[in-house]
Amino acid sequence: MTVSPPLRRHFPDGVFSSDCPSRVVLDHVTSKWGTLVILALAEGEPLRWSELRRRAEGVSEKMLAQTLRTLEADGLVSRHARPVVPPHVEYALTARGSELAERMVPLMDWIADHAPAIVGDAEAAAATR
Amino acid sequence: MTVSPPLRRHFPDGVFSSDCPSRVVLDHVTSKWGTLVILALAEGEPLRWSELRRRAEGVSEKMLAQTLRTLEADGLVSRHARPVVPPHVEYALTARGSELAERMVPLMDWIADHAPAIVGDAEAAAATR
DNA sequence: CAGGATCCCCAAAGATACTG
DNA sequence: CAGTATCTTTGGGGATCCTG
Repeated sequence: MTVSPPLRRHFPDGVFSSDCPSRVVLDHVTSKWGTLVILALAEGEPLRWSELRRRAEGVSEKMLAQTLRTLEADGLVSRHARPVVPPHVEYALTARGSELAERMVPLMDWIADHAPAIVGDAEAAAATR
Repeated sequence: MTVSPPLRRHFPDGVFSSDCPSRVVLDHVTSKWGTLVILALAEGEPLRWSELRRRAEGVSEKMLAQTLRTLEADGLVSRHARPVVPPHVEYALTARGSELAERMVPLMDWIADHAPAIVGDAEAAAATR
């Protein structure tokens, strides 16, 4: 297998520095539930709270709320509440969030494709130990 | 708001399912230090333990060791120890790891570009509250 | 229905010291 | 230099109850 051209993308050292803003954003975006929420919304359709809860299987109400608030504060997700009863709230990606999602989808795609092989290897390694 | 080309990538539901292998890999790869290690190695050059420690600013010895072991078990990072004294150990991406890194670099690039604006927004939102 | 407020806890992270 | 071993700490996250 040919390893495509040497990556050689040099990040400004800042990315690795502990007080760089990237660290904060990176943490939000790569948080366990943040990733799943963004990916769920990446399909295009706005989703309601309860739909998101089902989609990100295993998320608690607290963590979903927390995740959504963080992503909203970061301007990645928009919240649209319609003043009806019972309440109807929809979440969607903002333009900025969509840009991010575009770069996240190929990653997730690759992971979904290779995950079985990867965990297989990990288990084999564990058995040898 | 026009959402750039309809993303519309539908993941097999499995990705969102709590017992899908993807979840495990996703957690390893998006872990705080896992991301930084992969990105550091994505520049192409193999790196030594101490170089990685400096690169991923703030990482403890314990977490670096743990992260490297996990990534190695996943077949994403290779470890090459030369039997000299003092010890000389180099870490590099495997072919599989490089494929992954290729998909991670654009994401990190985007984050590095937009992080300042994003945390700016978040702070503004916090102030308004 | 869509959350907010609380209490609680344990796995995971950090710090420190030691060693092949 | 490149780790392991051990101890301590913390905050992420779960469970539960409540309300607009």
